[in-house]
Amino acid sequence: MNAPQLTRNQALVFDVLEKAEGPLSAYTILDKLRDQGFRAPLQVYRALDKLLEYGVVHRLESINSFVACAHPGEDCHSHGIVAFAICESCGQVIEFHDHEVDHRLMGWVRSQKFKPAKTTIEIRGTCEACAA
Amino acid sequence: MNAPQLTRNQALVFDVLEKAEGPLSAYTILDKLRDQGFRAPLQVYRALDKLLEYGVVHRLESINSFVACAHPGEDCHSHGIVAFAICESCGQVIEFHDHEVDHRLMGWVRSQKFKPAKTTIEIRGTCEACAA
DNA sequence: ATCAATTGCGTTATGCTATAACGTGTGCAA
DNA sequence: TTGCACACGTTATAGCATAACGCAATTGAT
Repeated sequence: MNAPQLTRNQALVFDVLEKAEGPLSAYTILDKLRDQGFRAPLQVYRALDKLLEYGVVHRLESINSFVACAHPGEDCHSHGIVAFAICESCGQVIEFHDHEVDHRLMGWVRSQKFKPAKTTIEIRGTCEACAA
Repeated sequence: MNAPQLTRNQALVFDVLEKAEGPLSAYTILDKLRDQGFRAPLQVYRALDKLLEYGVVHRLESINSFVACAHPGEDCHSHGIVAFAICESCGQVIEFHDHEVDHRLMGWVRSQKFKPAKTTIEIRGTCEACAA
């Protein structure tokens, strides 16, 4: 799925995420868009749903937050599984694709006759800058 | 970390999780323990914190739920990274350990000078029984 | 023995995350 | 023009998690 023209709300939400240093919660996004007329969580969640569908935004399950995809222009859905390293100190996120990891995990699920729909890999810890 | 003698609340929560067919949310656990005197979410969350620390319970980040470790007696923390396949239809969870996946992921984070603390791998999809 | 520190527990209140359900307007195709 | 799909706005509610207070029991050092 490639991203079609974004609607106003979708563009606003995406813009906030792109300009952010790290992942943001839906409610943080809402607060940043109050001046643009946003009033309710659903306005954010609906936009996020679409952006996730288009593959231009990722959801970080372990911290209930959202981040713009690190590969602008490409469709992240085509990269296979995405892994994230999330710094618990500064919030920075590093994105990562590894076909060998995909292969092992998908081999395993196939052996279990399990049909995968959506896979999450999130590594929380401390980034180089914060390790000092 | 091995599990010391559990307190009454911890034992009650663990018991509910062990007897459950699949993962449970904290509030579902609370409801199941009302007859035993549980009244507030914190009673559950505090017990869960300890059970997670002892490695006898896992938290499934992507569905905000908790499940008893599939390897009774062992300390799951010693197995390295744990991956879960979660059936979105019936809720069943399959637990999985793979050193090759560990190795790839840990190799990558090291190359980024990232210091991992806690890693989550969760595959949501459909199990064999539900695929029919 | 006594004191301090730790740990678990109970309670009330609150905050954060996410969705249900309703109605409106717009564009487009049959 | 009618019907459908989609985005949007609003109110309300559901679901997940923790803050902050105080009490009781345990432990271990002095």
